[in-house]
Amino acid sequence: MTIGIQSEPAPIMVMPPVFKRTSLSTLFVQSPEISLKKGKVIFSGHNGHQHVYLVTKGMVKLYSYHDGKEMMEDYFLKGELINCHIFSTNERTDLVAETMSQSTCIRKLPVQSFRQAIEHDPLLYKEILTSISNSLERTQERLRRLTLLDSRKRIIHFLLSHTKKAGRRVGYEFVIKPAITHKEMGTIAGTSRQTATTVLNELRSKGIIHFNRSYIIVRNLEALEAVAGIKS
DNA sequence: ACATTAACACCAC
DNA sequence: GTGGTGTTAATGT
Repeated sequence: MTIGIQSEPAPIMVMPPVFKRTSLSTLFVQSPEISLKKGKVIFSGHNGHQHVYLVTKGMVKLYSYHDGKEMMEDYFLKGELINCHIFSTNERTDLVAETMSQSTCIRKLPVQSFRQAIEHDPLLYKEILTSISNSLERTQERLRRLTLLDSRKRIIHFLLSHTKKAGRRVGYEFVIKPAITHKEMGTIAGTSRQTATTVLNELRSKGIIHFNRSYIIVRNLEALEAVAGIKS
Protein backbone atom coordinates (compact mmCIF):
# COMPACT_ATOMS: atom_id res chain seq x y z
CA MET A 1 0.00 0.00 0.00
CA THR A 2 2.26 2.66 -1.24
CA ILE A 3 0.92 6.12 -1.33
CA GLY A 4 1.93 8.18 -4.24
CA ILE A 5 3.36 11.59 -3.83
CA GLN A 6 0.36 13.01 -5.58
CA SER A 7 -2.12 11.48 -3.15
CA GLU A 8 -0.48 12.94 -0.05
CA PRO A 9 -2.44 15.78 1.44
CA ALA A 10 -1.05 19.11 0.53
CA PRO A 11 0.60 20.85 3.46
CA ILE A 12 -1.65 23.39 5.02
CA MET A 13 -0.19 26.79 4.48
CA VAL A 14 -2.65 28.78 6.51
CA MET A 15 -0.15 29.64 9.24
CA PRO A 16 3.40 29.89 8.03
CA PRO A 17 5.82 28.31 10.49
CA VAL A 18 7.35 31.65 11.35
CA PHE A 19 7.36 33.02 14.87
CA LYS A 20 5.30 36.11 15.34
CA ARG A 21 7.68 39.01 15.79
CA THR A 22 7.02 39.94 19.36
CA SER A 23 8.79 43.09 20.36
CA LEU A 24 8.58 45.39 23.30
CA SER A 25 6.06 47.59 21.57
CA THR A 26 3.71 44.74 20.72
CA LEU A 27 4.02 43.38 24.24
CA PHE A 28 3.01 46.71 25.69
CA VAL A 29 0.37 47.55 23.10
CA GLN A 30 -2.39 46.15 25.28
CA SER A 31 -1.41 48.39 28.19
CA PRO A 32 -2.95 51.84 28.00
CA GLU A 33 -0.63 54.75 27.40
CA ILE A 34 -0.33 56.96 30.44
CA SER A 35 0.39 60.63 29.81
CA LEU A 36 2.19 62.53 32.55
CA LYS A 37 3.35 66.08 33.15
CA LYS A 38 6.89 66.90 34.12
CA GLY A 39 7.85 66.10 37.68
CA LYS A 40 5.35 63.30 38.22
CA VAL A 41 6.59 60.39 40.29
CA ILE A 42 5.95 57.12 38.46
CA PHE A 43 7.01 54.94 41.36
CA SER A 44 9.04 55.16 44.53
CA GLY A 45 10.28 52.75 47.14
CA HIS A 46 8.57 49.39 47.24
CA ASN A 47 6.04 50.35 44.58
CA GLY A 48 8.78 50.14 42.03
CA HIS A 49 8.90 46.37 41.89
CA GLN A 50 5.41 45.61 40.68
CA HIS A 51 5.62 46.79 37.11
CA VAL A 52 7.92 47.09 34.16
CA TYR A 53 7.62 50.38 32.33
CA LEU A 54 8.13 51.29 28.71
CA VAL A 55 8.77 54.91 27.88
CA THR A 56 6.77 55.80 24.76
CA LYS A 57 7.39 59.53 24.78
CA GLY A 58 9.73 61.94 26.51
CA MET A 59 12.20 61.21 29.28
CA VAL A 60 12.17 59.56 32.69
CA LYS A 61 14.83 59.72 35.39
CA LEU A 62 15.62 57.19 38.07
CA TYR A 63 17.26 58.53 41.20
CA SER A 64 17.92 58.01 44.88
CA TYR A 65 18.40 60.39 47.78
CA HIS A 66 21.53 60.74 49.85
CA ASP A 67 21.29 63.19 52.72
CA GLY A 68 18.80 65.32 50.91
CA LYS A 69 20.64 65.31 47.61
CA GLU A 70 19.32 63.78 44.47
CA MET A 71 21.64 61.23 42.92
CA MET A 72 20.65 60.32 39.38
CA GLU A 73 21.08 56.61 38.80
CA ASP A 74 19.94 56.45 35.20
CA TYR A 75 17.65 58.12 32.69
CA PHE A 76 15.45 56.66 30.00
CA LEU A 77 14.40 57.84 26.56
CA LYS A 78 11.58 56.84 24.27
CA GLY A 79 11.57 53.10 23.58
CA GLU A 80 13.54 52.19 26.69
CA LEU A 81 12.59 49.92 29.56
CA ILE A 82 12.55 50.80 33.22
CA ASN A 83 12.93 47.94 35.69
CA CYS A 84 15.14 45.26 34.36
CA HIS A 85 16.08 44.37 37.93
CA ILE A 86 13.49 41.62 37.67
CA PHE A 87 16.47 39.37 36.99
CA SER A 88 18.31 40.39 40.08
CA THR A 89 17.65 39.15 43.60
CA ASN A 90 18.77 42.17 45.55
CA GLU A 91 15.98 44.61 44.89
CA ARG A 92 16.54 48.22 45.69
CA THR A 93 13.80 50.03 47.50
CA ASP A 94 15.33 53.49 47.53
CA LEU A 95 14.73 54.37 43.91
CA VAL A 96 12.34 56.96 42.57
CA ALA A 97 11.24 57.19 38.94
CA GLU A 98 10.08 60.59 37.79
CA THR A 99 9.16 62.16 34.46
CA MET A 100 11.65 64.78 33.34
CA SER A 101 10.11 66.10 30.14
CA GLN A 102 7.06 68.33 29.80
CA SER A 103 4.97 65.65 28.16
CA THR A 104 5.97 62.12 28.98
CA CYS A 105 4.09 58.91 28.12
CA ILE A 106 4.59 55.45 29.56
CA ARG A 107 2.98 52.03 29.44
CA LYS A 108 3.24 49.60 32.32
CA LEU A 109 2.99 45.86 32.64
CA PRO A 110 2.91 43.68 35.78
CA VAL A 111 6.23 41.90 36.34
CA GLN A 112 4.51 38.52 36.26
CA SER A 113 3.16 39.14 32.76
CA PHE A 114 6.56 40.37 31.76
CA ARG A 115 8.35 37.28 33.06
CA GLN A 116 5.84 35.02 31.31
CA ALA A 117 6.27 36.83 28.03
CA ILE A 118 10.02 36.39 28.15
CA GLU A 119 9.72 32.61 28.65
CA HIS A 120 8.48 31.79 25.17
CA ASP A 121 9.92 34.66 23.24
CA PRO A 122 13.62 34.61 22.43
CA LEU A 123 13.30 37.78 20.41
CA LEU A 124 11.86 39.66 23.34
CA TYR A 125 14.57 38.21 25.54
CA LYS A 126 17.14 39.63 23.21
CA GLU A 127 15.50 43.04 23.37
CA ILE A 128 15.57 42.97 27.15
CA LEU A 129 19.26 42.17 27.13
CA THR A 130 19.88 45.05 24.76
CA SER A 131 17.97 47.36 27.06
CA ILE A 132 20.00 46.26 30.06
CA SER A 133 23.28 46.55 28.25
CA ASN A 134 22.36 50.03 27.04
CA SER A 135 21.59 51.08 30.57
CA LEU A 136 24.90 49.67 31.78
CA GLU A 137 26.83 51.40 29.05
CA ARG A 138 25.11 54.70 29.79
CA THR A 139 25.96 54.45 33.46
CA GLN A 140 29.56 53.46 32.82
CA GLU A 141 29.94 56.37 30.46
CA ARG A 142 28.71 58.77 33.13
CA LEU A 143 31.08 57.27 35.66
CA ARG A 144 33.96 57.61 33.23
CA ARG A 145 33.18 61.27 32.64
CA LEU A 146 32.82 61.93 36.33
CA THR A 147 36.22 60.42 36.98
CA LEU A 148 38.16 61.89 34.10
CA LEU A 149 36.59 65.19 33.12
CA ASP A 150 35.91 68.54 34.72
CA SER A 151 32.35 69.81 34.99
CA ARG A 152 32.46 71.86 31.81
CA LYS A 153 33.61 68.91 29.74
CA ARG A 154 31.12 66.57 31.35
CA ILE A 155 28.30 68.78 30.10
CA ILE A 156 29.82 68.93 26.62
CA HIS A 157 30.39 65.18 26.46
CA PHE A 158 26.88 64.46 27.60
CA LEU A 159 25.49 66.84 24.99
CA LEU A 160 27.58 65.17 22.32
CA SER A 161 26.55 61.61 23.09
CA HIS A 162 22.95 62.61 23.60
CA THR A 163 22.90 64.35 20.24
CA LYS A 164 24.25 61.27 18.51
CA LYS A 165 21.76 59.08 20.26
CA ALA A 166 18.59 61.16 20.34
CA GLY A 167 19.18 64.04 17.95
CA ARG A 168 17.05 64.25 14.81
CA ARG A 169 19.06 65.27 11.82
CA VAL A 170 17.70 68.31 9.99
CA GLY A 171 20.01 69.38 7.21
CA TYR A 172 23.39 69.88 8.80
CA GLU A 173 21.94 70.42 12.24
CA PHE A 174 20.58 68.18 14.97
CA VAL A 175 17.39 68.89 16.85
CA ILE A 176 17.09 67.55 20.37
CA LYS A 177 13.54 67.15 21.49
CA PRO A 178 12.27 67.08 24.15
CA ALA A 179 14.49 69.78 25.55
CA ILE A 180 16.42 69.02 28.70
CA THR A 181 16.51 71.79 31.27
CA HIS A 182 19.88 73.06 32.45
CA LYS A 183 19.09 71.68 35.88
CA GLU A 184 18.57 68.18 34.48
CA MET A 185 21.73 68.40 32.42
CA GLY A 186 23.56 69.38 35.55
CA THR A 187 22.14 66.39 37.36
CA ILE A 188 23.11 64.01 34.58
CA ALA A 189 26.59 65.45 34.30
CA GLY A 190 27.02 65.66 38.06
CA THR A 191 27.32 69.41 38.26
CA SER A 192 25.27 72.45 39.23
CA ARG A 193 22.61 74.08 37.13
CA GLN A 194 24.57 77.35 37.03
CA THR A 195 27.57 75.58 35.56
CA ALA A 196 25.34 73.91 32.97
CA THR A 197 23.87 77.29 32.02
CA THR A 198 27.32 78.86 31.72
CA VAL A 199 28.63 76.08 29.48
CA LEU A 200 25.52 76.11 27.30
CA ASN A 201 25.83 79.87 26.90
CA GLU A 202 29.47 79.55 25.99
CA LEU A 203 28.56 77.03 23.26
CA ARG A 204 25.76 79.27 22.05
CA SER A 205 28.00 82.32 21.81
CA LYS A 206 30.41 80.24 19.73
CA GLY A 207 27.55 79.39 17.40
CA ILE A 208 27.86 75.68 18.07
CA ILE A 209 24.40 75.24 19.53
CA HIS A 210 21.12 77.07 19.82
CA PHE A 211 18.49 76.52 22.46
CA ASN A 212 15.31 77.74 24.03
CA ARG A 213 12.78 76.21 26.41
CA SER A 214 11.40 73.62 24.02
CA TYR A 215 14.40 72.33 22.10
CA ILE A 216 18.14 72.33 21.62
CA ILE A 217 19.76 72.51 18.19
CA VAL A 218 23.32 71.42 17.63
CA ARG A 219 24.46 73.58 14.74
CA ASN A 220 27.92 72.20 14.35
CA LEU A 221 28.61 68.69 15.53
CA GLU A 222 32.26 68.78 14.45
CA ALA A 223 32.85 71.92 16.47
CA LEU A 224 31.15 70.30 19.45
CA GLU A 225 33.46 67.32 19.10
CA ALA A 226 36.38 69.70 18.90
CA VAL A 227 35.54 71.50 22.15
CA ALA A 228 34.90 68.12 23.75
CA GLY A 229 38.48 67.27 22.95
CA ILE A 230 37.57 64.13 21.04
CA LYS A 231 39.33 65.19 17.87
CA SER A 232 42.48 67.24 17.91
C1' DA B 1 42.42 76.31 39.90
C1' DC B 2 37.95 74.65 39.79
C1' DA B 3 33.30 74.48 41.41
C1' DT B 4 29.44 75.22 44.20
C1' DT B 5 26.13 78.08 46.65
C1' DA B 6 23.42 81.97 47.27
C1' DA B 7 21.27 85.68 45.68
C1' DC B 8 18.72 88.49 42.51
C1' DA B 9 16.63 89.96 38.12
C1' DC B 10 14.25 88.64 34.06
C1' DC B 11 11.20 86.02 31.29
C1' DA B 12 7.73 82.54 29.69
C1' DC B 13 3.83 79.89 30.46
C1' DG C 1 2.87 82.59 40.71
C1' DT C 2 5.96 78.96 39.44
C1' DG C 3 9.69 77.37 37.15
C1' DG C 4 13.51 78.08 33.83
C1' DT C 5 17.34 81.05 32.56
C1' DG C 6 21.40 84.52 33.01
C1' DT C 7 24.76 86.49 35.89
C1' DT C 8 27.85 87.41 39.61
C1' DA C 9 29.85 87.70 44.31
C1' DA C 10 31.08 85.01 48.10
C1' DT C 11 32.69 80.75 49.67
C1' DG C 12 34.72 75.98 49.74
C1' DT C 13 38.31 72.38 48.58
